[in-house]
Amino acid sequence: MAQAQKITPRAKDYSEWYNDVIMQAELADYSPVRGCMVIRPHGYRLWELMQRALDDMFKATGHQNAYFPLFIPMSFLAKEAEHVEGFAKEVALVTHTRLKATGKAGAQAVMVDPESALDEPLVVRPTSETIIYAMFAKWVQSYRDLPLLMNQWCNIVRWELRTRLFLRTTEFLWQEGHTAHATEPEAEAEARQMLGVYRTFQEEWMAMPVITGKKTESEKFAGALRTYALEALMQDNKALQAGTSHNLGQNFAKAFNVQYQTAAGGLEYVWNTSWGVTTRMIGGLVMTHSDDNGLVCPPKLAPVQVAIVPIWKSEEEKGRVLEVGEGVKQELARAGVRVELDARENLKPGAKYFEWEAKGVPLRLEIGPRDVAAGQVMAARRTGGKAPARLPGIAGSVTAALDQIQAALFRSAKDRREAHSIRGASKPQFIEFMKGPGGFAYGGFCGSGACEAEIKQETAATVRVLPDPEFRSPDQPKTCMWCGKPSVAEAVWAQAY
RNA sequence: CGGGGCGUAGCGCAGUCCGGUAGCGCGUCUGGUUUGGGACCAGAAGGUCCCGGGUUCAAAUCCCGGCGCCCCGACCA
Repeated sequence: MAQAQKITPRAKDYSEWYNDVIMQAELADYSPVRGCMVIRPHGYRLWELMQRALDDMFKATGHQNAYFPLFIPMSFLAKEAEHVEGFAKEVALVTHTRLKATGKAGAQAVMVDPESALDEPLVVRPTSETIIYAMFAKWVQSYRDLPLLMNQWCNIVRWELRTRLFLRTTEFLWQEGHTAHATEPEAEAEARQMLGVYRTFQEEWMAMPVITGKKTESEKFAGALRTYALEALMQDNKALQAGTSHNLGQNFAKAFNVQYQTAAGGLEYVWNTSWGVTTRMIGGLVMTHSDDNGLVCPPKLAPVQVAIVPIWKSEEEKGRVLEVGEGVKQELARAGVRVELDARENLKPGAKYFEWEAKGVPLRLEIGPRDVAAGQVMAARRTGGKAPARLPGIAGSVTAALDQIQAALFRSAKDRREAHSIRGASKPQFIEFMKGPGGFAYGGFCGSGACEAEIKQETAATVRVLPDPEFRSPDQPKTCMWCGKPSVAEAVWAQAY
């Protein structure tokens, strides 16, 4: 019996399962370059759909796209003290501009031309605050130029010691928003607004429940005044930071001299924000919904939403079945559904089912001679369940099913998260929870970095966020879950990616 | 950067201990028969056994030295 590669079950080895799901869904592949992956067409289509939804939301909130250089003069990075310290350990540098032929064979055929050394090395952007604010300084003159609301879609390089497909790679794709405002409250409102945009996207498109909130001092972005983040709980009960939004204050404005003339004629530094989400979200999507049969993709982002699998025995049946299949395909396409008719002749229907399941297709329509005779198709949901659907009005029942699947995925992910969240635990209970099943632990926090470090040391858990009001427990803790001193804020703790 | 595992056909692996013509399954190609949950028969193609040295009549196998990948930890989106 022909058997495609099996996916390692989650219960056996979660990491292997994650890799298997990605490889068999053909989202990505390992590349010859250490720490770098190739995003394959199916994975890139998913990213494109994510981009489109997010970009529409950025535009709707007044942002414009632009593109800034990949290379940043090393001295730029040095201009903001905290920032450079945060990235110093993981930047790639361009130091030379030429190779030269040696006349030797093989790997020795070329060498770096020592004559081509740059006077000042260029940093391959690990993030673009410095180069963007250097430009903002040029563009901002008066309060009439503000706010300046920009975004860029690009790649980023951070030299990571240990990499994982989508979750942490040396090069990755992201979007970075950068804005300049006249006042601190405006910048704060922007940072909060974009956090909300991300939340909407992740909940409504990715069907991934998130907790929003503020990062502690130790977890905030290097160079920011405040960092806000979204945290999701994966199926192994580890937290994934799914996006960040920073109020940068005037730190970069001062470093790059981004000033404006006020209506009253004074000169002030602008207030900046930056915010970003990355291809890491694809890893989050995989680990939120997928199962031991492969990828489960929320319909709104599924590269293929419906796969039609025709079934026939004779040539005559094949003709009838394909004709109906083609008709259904056209009707669904007209209704805006991303649909594939799988008419391959070298695979039996069962093999096609497995393939589309591994690729995360939410809905499969099976059309055989019996269905054609009955004027129906069999609709099988990726999340389970198979039922006939009448051919007349098929587009309506398909889109309704996709909507139901989308909603059900969010609901079950949220239920799972809540089932793995604890509130009001004592210190021993907290330790037991983190060493055992793990998940989100809500508890009082004294605000001290020492407490945070001790907890990390003993349990590997960190403060993911100090949650926003809508995510806080009904009964706010009075004391620090760890040291017993008065609590300054409720915190959500978890082991994290 | 430490610990563990691994590197043999496109993919998954056996062979390595104990040196002796490089194999199996899947996939691929050709032809035929098939098709309601991973089809079958017949034929065929496909290999620097990770790389470099060494030992030997002879190395995938033994010795020395590299490189790479995956997993776990430390550091980070």
